[in-house]
Amino acid sequence: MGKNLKLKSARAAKDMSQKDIADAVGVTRQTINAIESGDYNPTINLCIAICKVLDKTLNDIFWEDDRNE
Amino acid sequence: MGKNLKLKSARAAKDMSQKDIADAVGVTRQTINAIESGDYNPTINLCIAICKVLDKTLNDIFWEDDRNE
DNA sequence: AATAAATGTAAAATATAATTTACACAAAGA
DNA sequence: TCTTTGTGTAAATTATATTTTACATTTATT
Repeated sequence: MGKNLKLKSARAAKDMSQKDIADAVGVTRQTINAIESGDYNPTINLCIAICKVLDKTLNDIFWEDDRNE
Repeated sequence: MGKNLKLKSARAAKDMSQKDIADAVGVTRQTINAIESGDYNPTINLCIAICKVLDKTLNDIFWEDDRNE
């Protein structure tokens, strides 16, 4: 399973920590970390919430990258 | 929660039944039905699998529509 | 070097996605 | 009419997403 570097870089572009995102979408820091780490299968609503916070779309963050395995 | 009519119509365009999709992505018919009905929060991997079967992207099927509540 | 902030990870508990089984109804064909 | 296919829904169970608590490491700052 590959890391989600798109998420990581989109977060960096907003200068937000994992905890910042977690608080913004109402989950724990560990959940955001796990998603970035790649060993995870989050729910679509959480993905959408994350995208909104980062001003990105689902395709931007979660499409294609997750499919190399 | 609104119904996912994009999924329903994309499925119709492929002339596939709920069970066809379910079998193709390895879930039960009830899961596909629940997603179309809207009272559901599927995992991203399932969403991606469904999109692949329908030759659509995440944005096509799961973006924006789910956000009108 | 000391303190704090950000990150990586793990185990046990909780919430919920997904399965299984089941029943009902409408439409289409034999 | 009878059977089949597709759909809508529900209750109980199972699988897994997410939380909680916790500890270690890195990086930046004082």
